[in-house]
Amino acid sequence: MSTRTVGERGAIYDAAAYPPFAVTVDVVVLTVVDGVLQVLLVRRGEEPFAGAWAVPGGFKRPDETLDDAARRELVEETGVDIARLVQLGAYGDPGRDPRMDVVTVAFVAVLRQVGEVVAGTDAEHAALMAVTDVLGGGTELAFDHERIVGDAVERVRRDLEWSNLATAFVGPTFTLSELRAVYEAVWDVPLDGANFRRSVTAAGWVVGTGRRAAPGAGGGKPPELFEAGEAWARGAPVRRPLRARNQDGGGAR
Amino acid sequence: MSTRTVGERGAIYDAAAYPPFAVTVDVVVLTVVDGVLQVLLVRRGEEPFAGAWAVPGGFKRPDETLDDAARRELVEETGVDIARLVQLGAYGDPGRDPRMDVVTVAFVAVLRQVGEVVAGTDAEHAALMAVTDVLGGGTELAFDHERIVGDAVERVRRDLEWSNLATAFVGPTFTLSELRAVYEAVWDVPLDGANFRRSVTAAGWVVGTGRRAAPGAGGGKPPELFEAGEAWARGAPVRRPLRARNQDGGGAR
DNA sequence: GTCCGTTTTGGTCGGACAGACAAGAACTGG
DNA sequence: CCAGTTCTTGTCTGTCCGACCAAAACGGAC
Repeated sequence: MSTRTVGERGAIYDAAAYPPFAVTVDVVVLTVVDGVLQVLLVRRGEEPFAGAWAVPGGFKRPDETLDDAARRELVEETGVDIARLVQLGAYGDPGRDPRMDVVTVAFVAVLRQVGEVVAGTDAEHAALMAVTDVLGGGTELAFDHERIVGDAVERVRRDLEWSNLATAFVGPTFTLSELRAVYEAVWDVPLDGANFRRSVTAAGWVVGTGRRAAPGAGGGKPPELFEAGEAWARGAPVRRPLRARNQDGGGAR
Repeated sequence: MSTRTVGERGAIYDAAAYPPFAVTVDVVVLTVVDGVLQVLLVRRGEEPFAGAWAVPGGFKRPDETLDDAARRELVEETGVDIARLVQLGAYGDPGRDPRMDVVTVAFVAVLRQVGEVVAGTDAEHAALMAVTDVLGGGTELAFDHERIVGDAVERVRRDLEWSNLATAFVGPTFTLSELRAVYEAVWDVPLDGANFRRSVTAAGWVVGTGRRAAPGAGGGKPPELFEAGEAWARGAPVRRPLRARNQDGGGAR
């Protein structure tokens, strides 16, 4: 396969024969602070949309993958390189950038406690904002970034139900209250603590370490520390059988 | 961390300052024939990968959206423009095209009965192949198209559980056996007919028209014809409550 | 026409799970 | 020591899933 000739032929491959695009990556950084889902935004200093808030991002380089480009932008903006990073999709409507033809590939990064990191960079140019404000129209975003943020939130809400993505919002070890707060913040619903414990421990999503965390300010029984376990998959509305007919056992993923 | 000045970023907007990419769209056309999930492939006539099978696709134009580009390519290749079309994601690994820097945006199109359409075009250059053969390594695909097809199949398997995507595999009206055959083909599992009926009708996924279809070759009771209803959403493993806490009722989507 | 095989369609039943609630356990602060 | 808070376990009820059975409605063979 690697012995394909590279060189002539291909008039259609001529530089002038296909329309050139700029390719950028945008990273929607999400985190939960104080029970509120927040998104990291930066303030633009250049036209177009100078002064407007936008999702951090930048140009892809030819010698890096899309994932690497997103991770590089994430490091440049927040200084952290450990994050759950999933591709959201591509956005390429004509005119989305008034200057040139650009296709952007959006990513979602789930972080725990971006707070200090943002403070470490230029605080004037980066800020966390509640997604309800952003999506409610309270803050005008550059380009089609409001749509991108909306898609990102919807994606996270859905993935929360299917994967162990919630553990990315918290640290390597966490209490069940912390984890439950993530679900409640992202979905904006109250969950019963007792039932939550059963659901999340029975299936092996989290496993308890022996240790216990210190109680909160108001006292209370010191909670056990958990860590992430293996991911599972369940289904609806026509529920997919856990075990496939032939080989692979389908459920795992 | 290095300087993140505004001027550096502004200079990138110079026409010569950002790396130009070719942007293409590739469409993974899936259908079910005779209880087997199949993918539409075309044979390449040009280098690179001349003679190899590939997913149909082409260059995006600056004045069209990504969705429009995918639909245009679909029409050019198969002649049909009614299809469930969802974006799969972007693929931009360096070197995936040996000649130039190209980022492709992959789509999944779910069609019913591509057979005649393919025959209508150049049959020598388009063919339906079972996905098990393609993913099993039985057929070598150009570029990273095997990975793309694999991701597309995985996506369809998952979406089948969440949406009414299955109705896109069949016609506007269909029997429950036909619909059940789609699930069984995509998931490769047997499903109980009686339970399937209850699941799919109770939630309003499909609604029965009064009419009945003709029985099959081997006789049997003539089945009722159904049509697609509204989509629902259900969840696991920490099941998302059907009704959200505040306004929107959350379940629909 | 009658019997038989096939497919659809409805019924039933047991186990599993979600959700609501109660109560005990373990800690802090006064 | 007591009150307040939080974690943790226990129990119960309604609902749903999955497996199975049985009747209904057809075509074909005899």
